[in-house]
Amino acid sequence: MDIQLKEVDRKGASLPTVRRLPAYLHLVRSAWDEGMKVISGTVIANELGLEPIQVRKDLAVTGIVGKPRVGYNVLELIHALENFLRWNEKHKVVLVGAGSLGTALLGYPEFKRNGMEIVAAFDSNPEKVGKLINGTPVHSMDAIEEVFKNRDIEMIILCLPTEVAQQSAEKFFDKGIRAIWNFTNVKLKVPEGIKVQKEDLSSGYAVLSVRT
Amino acid sequence: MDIQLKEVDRKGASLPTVRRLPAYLHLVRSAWDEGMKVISGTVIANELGLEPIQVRKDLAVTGIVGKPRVGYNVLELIHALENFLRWNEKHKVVLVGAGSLGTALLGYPEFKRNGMEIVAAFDSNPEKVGKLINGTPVHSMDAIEEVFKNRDIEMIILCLPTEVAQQSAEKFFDKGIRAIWNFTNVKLKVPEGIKVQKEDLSSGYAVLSVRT
DNA sequence: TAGATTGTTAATCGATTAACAATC
DNA sequence: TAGATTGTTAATCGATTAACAATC
Repeated sequence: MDIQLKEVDRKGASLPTVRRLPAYLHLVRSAWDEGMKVISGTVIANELGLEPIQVRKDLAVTGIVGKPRVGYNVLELIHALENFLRWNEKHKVVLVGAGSLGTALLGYPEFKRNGMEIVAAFDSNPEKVGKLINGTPVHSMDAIEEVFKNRDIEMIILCLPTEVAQQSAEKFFDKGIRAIWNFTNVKLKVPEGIKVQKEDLSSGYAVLSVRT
Repeated sequence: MDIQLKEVDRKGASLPTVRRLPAYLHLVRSAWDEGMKVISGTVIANELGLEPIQVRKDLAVTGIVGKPRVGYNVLELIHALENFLRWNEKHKVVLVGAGSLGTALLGYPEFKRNGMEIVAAFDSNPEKVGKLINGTPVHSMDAIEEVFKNRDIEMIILCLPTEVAQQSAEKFFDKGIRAIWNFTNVKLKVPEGIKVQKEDLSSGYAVLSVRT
């Protein structure tokens, strides 16, 4: 297949746009599974409850080029989205804190589909150390050095109690990670060069509480 | 204590503002626990990595009135935030799908602190029915009528596999719920009067993938 | 008092939406 | 061909940031 792509400017895409891309990818993969070869921005918009113009603008950042009157080639669009998100490559990741939320993330199938490879989990609970959770080996925090050796682990997912979040995160600062996905309530202090994405589960609840 | 509040316009607050409020509340509660009686917007901004002017604008929606030179009364601010978010009242909620993510949410302590009372969970797995998960009783889907009887349950939290999400959600449409917190990948079709908040765990990962 | 902080009004910035020519 | 859809350029909308008087 001959994929026609424009140059891709990842920094140029707005944050709201980037956050919508996974939904497009999910939808377009389903369309492919259902045998669709082309899909228009209008159809995507209807399915996701968005405006067609917003869909076109969003998809444009990936470099995809559609055909007037027809829409986008589904397979091309999947590749364009995966490429833009870098989800066509494997990304090694480690999970810190295998409590109930951590365990849930270990078992979340969507991540693996999107290039995320959780190679290990760390937990302070000796009962969990040495076992597998959802197929991922659990290590003690003493094993950080060993686990990171000769592996390019890009990111840690932090699912710890508030009190130990900062001090535990610090143990990974000099291990070559470039990103922390922070599910704790703590605003982490990190060295330059490490990007933190904080998730706040309560914010969605806040929206429902105020807007219902 | 004499709380001075302006009128509160919940619809007038922007969505980004509403989403930041839980972080303020969390921080200000910690400040209270540490014995602080007043806190300035500048301090809050520093702690959360925001601009002071944004903090002041955000907090203003709750009706809180600060003192120039001093800041906000911590206890007043907690009450103002809780009141605005309606988190000073109990909200009965039901969880649908007690898989790993559902289980994690059942055990998430922040929700209870914020007025959420998960009165029951539903699951199709007979092994789970009749048991407690994190203190919450698990019912079969046949028990919906019985569980909702004479109880004002405002919201369902949906943590189901994609394939059964829509059909399962529909069983709750005529039970008086006003909101659905949707953790599935499905864009739900719901009747008017039910507000849906969709969470996409992959969107945070997308931001990290693109902006790192 | 001097100076830090609030809250309001105005300016800027950025994202969404509209308009429309190009095109298959 | 006629008409639906793309992609670009412009207009609008809304959120963030700046400026500053009021004030404790």
